[in-house]
Amino acid sequence: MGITKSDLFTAQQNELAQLAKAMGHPARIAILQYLLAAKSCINGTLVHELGLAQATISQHLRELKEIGLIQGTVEGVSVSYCINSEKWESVKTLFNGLFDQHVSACAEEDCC
Amino acid sequence: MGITKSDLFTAQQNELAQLAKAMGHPARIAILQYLLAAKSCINGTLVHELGLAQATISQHLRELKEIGLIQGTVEGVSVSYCINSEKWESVKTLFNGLFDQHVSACAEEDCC
DNA sequence: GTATTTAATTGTAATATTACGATATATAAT
DNA sequence: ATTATATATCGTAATATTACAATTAAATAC
Repeated sequence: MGITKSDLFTAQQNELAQLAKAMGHPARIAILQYLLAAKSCINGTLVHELGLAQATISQHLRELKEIGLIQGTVEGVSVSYCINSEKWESVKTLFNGLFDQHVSACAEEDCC
Repeated sequence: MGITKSDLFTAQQNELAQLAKAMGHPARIAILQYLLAAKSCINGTLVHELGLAQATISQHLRELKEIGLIQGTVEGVSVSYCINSEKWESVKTLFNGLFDQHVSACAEEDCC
């Protein structure tokens, strides 16, 4: 079907999944890393860096913007994108909440 | 096209993206949380917990297993799944490597 | 004004994902 | 051997994603 049954899950599970999904493409990881390093940049630069078509990158940027990970402001003819710091911190917290649920059990002998 | 141009990106970017993608579905988040809490469980239990069809859950479990986040061992008629601790730690490290690249810049006035 | 530049949008083809019924497999119980 | 139980796999329909060419929009330069 290709359609996710979001109503079966908690809001937190859906949010985590959506964020993970947004990060689930190497181009979007590359964009995030670029913005993390550069603090701000323009789409045109990314086109040359990534090797994807302009339309494709614009599409990826929109996805990251829609979920709130990045934000862009028009600056003359170009657009300046940057990480949304507040969101970034909350995402980090959310993911670490998941990661840290792991109490390295399996100390017992009956571990799989 | 629906096909990702992995060859344009670094191995690390592709790995991060693939892991994020694997976590990019609420059912798989729910499965991970369940395993993190229970330390081990069986597929049948998850079916009742999640409300998805057995075949669908088996499919999600396979995805998580293929990327290495979980592992399963046959135990009689059922299969006991659990988190792959080693992988889990490395994934945590990998994600935090990305998260921590954010030096909350934007202290300057010319921030977007 | 017209031209130029940058980025978003539209349309579309190829491929991937999600979900489930049906079936197959594999172990355990009788 | 037959039956019951638990999972995996197959086949398939509906939908989503990825990518790009073509076009549009919007700001600046001339």
